[in-house]
Amino acid sequence: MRQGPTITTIAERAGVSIASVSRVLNRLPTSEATVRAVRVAAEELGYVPNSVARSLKSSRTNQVAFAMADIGNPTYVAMVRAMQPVLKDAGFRLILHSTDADIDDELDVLRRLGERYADGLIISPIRLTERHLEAFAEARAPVVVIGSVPDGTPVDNVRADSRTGLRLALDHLYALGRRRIGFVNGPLDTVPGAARARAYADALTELGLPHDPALIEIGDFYRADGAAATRRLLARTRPDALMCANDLIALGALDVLRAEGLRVPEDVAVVGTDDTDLAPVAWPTLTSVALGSAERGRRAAELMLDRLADGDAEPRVVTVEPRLVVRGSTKGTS
Amino acid sequence: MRQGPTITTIAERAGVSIASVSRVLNRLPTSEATVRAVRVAAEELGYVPNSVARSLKSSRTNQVAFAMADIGNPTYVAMVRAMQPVLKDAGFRLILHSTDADIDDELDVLRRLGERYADGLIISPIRLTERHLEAFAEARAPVVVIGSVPDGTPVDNVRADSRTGLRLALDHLYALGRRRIGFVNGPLDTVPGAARARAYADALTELGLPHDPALIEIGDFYRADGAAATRRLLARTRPDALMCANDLIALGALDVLRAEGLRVPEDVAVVGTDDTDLAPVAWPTLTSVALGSAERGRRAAELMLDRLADGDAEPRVVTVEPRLVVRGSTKGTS
DNA sequence: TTGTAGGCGTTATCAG
DNA sequence: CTGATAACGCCTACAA
Repeated sequence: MRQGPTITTIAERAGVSIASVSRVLNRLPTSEATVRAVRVAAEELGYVPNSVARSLKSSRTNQVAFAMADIGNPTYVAMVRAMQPVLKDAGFRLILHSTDADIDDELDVLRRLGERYADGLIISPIRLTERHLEAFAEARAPVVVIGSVPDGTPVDNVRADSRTGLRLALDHLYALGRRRIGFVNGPLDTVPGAARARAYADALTELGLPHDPALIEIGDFYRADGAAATRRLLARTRPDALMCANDLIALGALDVLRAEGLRVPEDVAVVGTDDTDLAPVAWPTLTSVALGSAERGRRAAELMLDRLADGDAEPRVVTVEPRLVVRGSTKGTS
Repeated sequence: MRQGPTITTIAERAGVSIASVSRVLNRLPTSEATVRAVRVAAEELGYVPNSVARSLKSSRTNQVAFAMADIGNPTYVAMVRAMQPVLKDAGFRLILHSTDADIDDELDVLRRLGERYADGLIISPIRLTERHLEAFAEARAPVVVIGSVPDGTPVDNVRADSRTGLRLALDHLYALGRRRIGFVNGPLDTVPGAARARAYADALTELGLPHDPALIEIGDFYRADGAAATRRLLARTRPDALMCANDLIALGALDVLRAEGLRVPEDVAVVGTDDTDLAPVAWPTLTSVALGSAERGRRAAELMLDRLADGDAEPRVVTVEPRLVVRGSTKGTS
């Protein structure tokens, strides 16, 4: 933990100027003798270049930041896990921000991008306000947003397609003969909550099913909230299927259905969303709409690398295809 | 995304020197008039301090790095989730390294600490080699290791107590009348694998149970490996309980037991280790030895903060208490 | 090929 | 209280 040597230290030891040291270290044309002297000195001293000083010159930090609501949420974990290798291979470190879905926190992260501690920011806001859009426009470094932003927003954008996703799920339930398909959603003022509410309504319409408000219940995106919401829903009506806005909600629904003595999937089929690691572990295993968390993370990282390579390209929008993963909670036992 | 203003820009605009600007920005005693002029100018220009330049001067980055084998592993996720708020409250950002348990990768991270991109490193190596110990000794910044290191190693250390943990589990199984307690472990050359093997053997001795090699099987730390190992074990003997070295292995064991038509816990009780998010979701819900992943993460972050505040203090060792969380896989249905 | 010197944006130490 | 000015460690013209 002693103080590290600098190019000056090496220069003295090798009996050359700091310019020569820098040249050797950067593989610029230099005489054999100098190269050897510098290499030896650097080796002996255990020299490690100071990336901060280098960043000050180059205005590059080789770090990319990712801001998410909660590092404990499996969806974000899947994203991080997918970004990591992409960024690493390109020589970037990943910095994490957990914002607890606090809007001021998120805006703060965007503002601090100006501090230049990172070359770019990938952000997945759970709510999207006017202030977010302003902050995107004023950001001092490239921003990639995971979650739909309005067209024309000057950022690269990776989108999930909940519309198609929910359609896949409802088609599946319909094909199984289910007609009273309930929906346990998260808050409507969130990006996913709003998107999924629209998607559910559209799917009902397309299937020619009636819109029954009694079949819709809203809670937060966690297991306990999902359980409470399901309880409220069951208290007033009897669905033969439950679509849930994420897997945690679905787990809560499974808890309540089991407690009520209802069989899954015989009495009530259940579908989750996000296809997290929890889905194949649950009992019964959980059918879930995979919105491609991992792929969204990967694509976001790729967009960021492209943007860092060419800052002036047109903003791009990438949409990731959803997929329905059928398991025991809708079909037989597993 | 335009070029940002610097203190020089502000100084010109406010008609003062850069020194005065710096003083105002750092709240050092300054005259009212100067303060106002600088504040106004900074505001108008949308000034944001450059943290890289500040770091160069102060040799502080306000970043702490965490190196783990796999960001997808729930144990590490729990650690990250617990470190995050501690570090954040102290004004530090968290940087992530996923090393895929590659030793060269880990050593590289340690070496690159010399680049000073982070003020300190928290690392949780899955294997611990001689080279690791050397690298710890030579590290250019504080290192906190999660996982036992030999006494005398010059780093702060957070340990789990697998010995007590396995003892709790085996006591529980013994109390339930189980006498043929199998053990599905991970590789013996890993830190947790070795510790848990010793702990299992010790617990058997203390309970006065015979050591039957047929009851021990080794695979890797993932679900499929746990399943395969369990299959091998069942092919040669019939345990009435299975202790598993982590929750993923335990899930694999549950898969196999179910496939073989064995009832859990009636025929075979199952205990996992780490008490991850997966344990309460599994079916039956999984009894698991909580080795305090979250608390280990939290304590590691705290040790790091202490160390950064006082670099010369004696290296500290913190041991986190294990806890047995009893669920359906050992006791009734749940 | 090599060395000198200036600058990246801040902080901090001096005189004034 | 304020303004020059010298670092921090590195890169890079420009000169020699």
